[in-house]
Amino acid sequence: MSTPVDDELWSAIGDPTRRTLIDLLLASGPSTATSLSAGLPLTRQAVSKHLAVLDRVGLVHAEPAGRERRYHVDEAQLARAAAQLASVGATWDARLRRIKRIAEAIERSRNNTEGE
Amino acid sequence: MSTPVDDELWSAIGDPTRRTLIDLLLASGPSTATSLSAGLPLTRQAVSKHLAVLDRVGLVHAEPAGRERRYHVDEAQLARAAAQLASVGATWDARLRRIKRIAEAIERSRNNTEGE
DNA sequence: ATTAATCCGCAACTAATAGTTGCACGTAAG
DNA sequence: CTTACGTGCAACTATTAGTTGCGGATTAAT
Repeated sequence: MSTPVDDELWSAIGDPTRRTLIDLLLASGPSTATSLSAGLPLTRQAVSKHLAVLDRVGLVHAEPAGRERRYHVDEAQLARAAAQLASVGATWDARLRRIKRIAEAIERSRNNTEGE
Repeated sequence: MSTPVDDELWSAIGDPTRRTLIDLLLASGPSTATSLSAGLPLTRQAVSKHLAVLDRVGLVHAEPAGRERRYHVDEAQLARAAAQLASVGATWDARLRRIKRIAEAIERSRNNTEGE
């Protein structure tokens, strides 16, 4: 009955900071935790933890390059996440429409009864 | 540059428990914290706190009825939330498409240079 | 009307998680 | 070799989800 949603994925993208990180990675391409933290009111370690969360659900991947760890977005996974967002929104919309339809039906039957 | 999203609204619907509460309210119509908690592995107070959060961002409203407080979904606000979900998903999709387009352009120019 | 049963909000406590600082290790460059 | 940079790991703090335990208010029962 409830929308079929991957809760781990949701809580990953539910965090505003992590959405910002995804945005930054999409805008700037593969980046390190250090360079990402430079433009944010966060320490490198905080960014690193968020990237670890995103990595764990597969939204980003780390590529070791020398002494750096360069993170990049997994496009397929992000597309999947976007699809889930759309799906939840669509489910709610459908429910709202159904409720509205039922409410209108009740309204109609009430008017009929009044008319008798 | 970042997607224009109401962070409070997002963190409200980012929580799995709160999404479940919204689903239940949509399915069962206006309900009290007590009746909602009956079908969940949560105490009434926990449900009450979540409802307070949802109330604060305007996704639900409480209607005092005798000794009860009956909560119902604000349909307009939920529709707005659904739209934001869709919007973020669409933004990511657009970015992914743009990246893919650029990648292909680079690929093409590389092939051209090779051909010289 | 008095008593009992609900439904609720408020406050104190606990558990989990975001964020911080500090340190030690590996890699790159002088 | 030494200096500097990027990283991970561990300990600490702060905020938040969840619990329990009250006391107040409304409905129902005797």
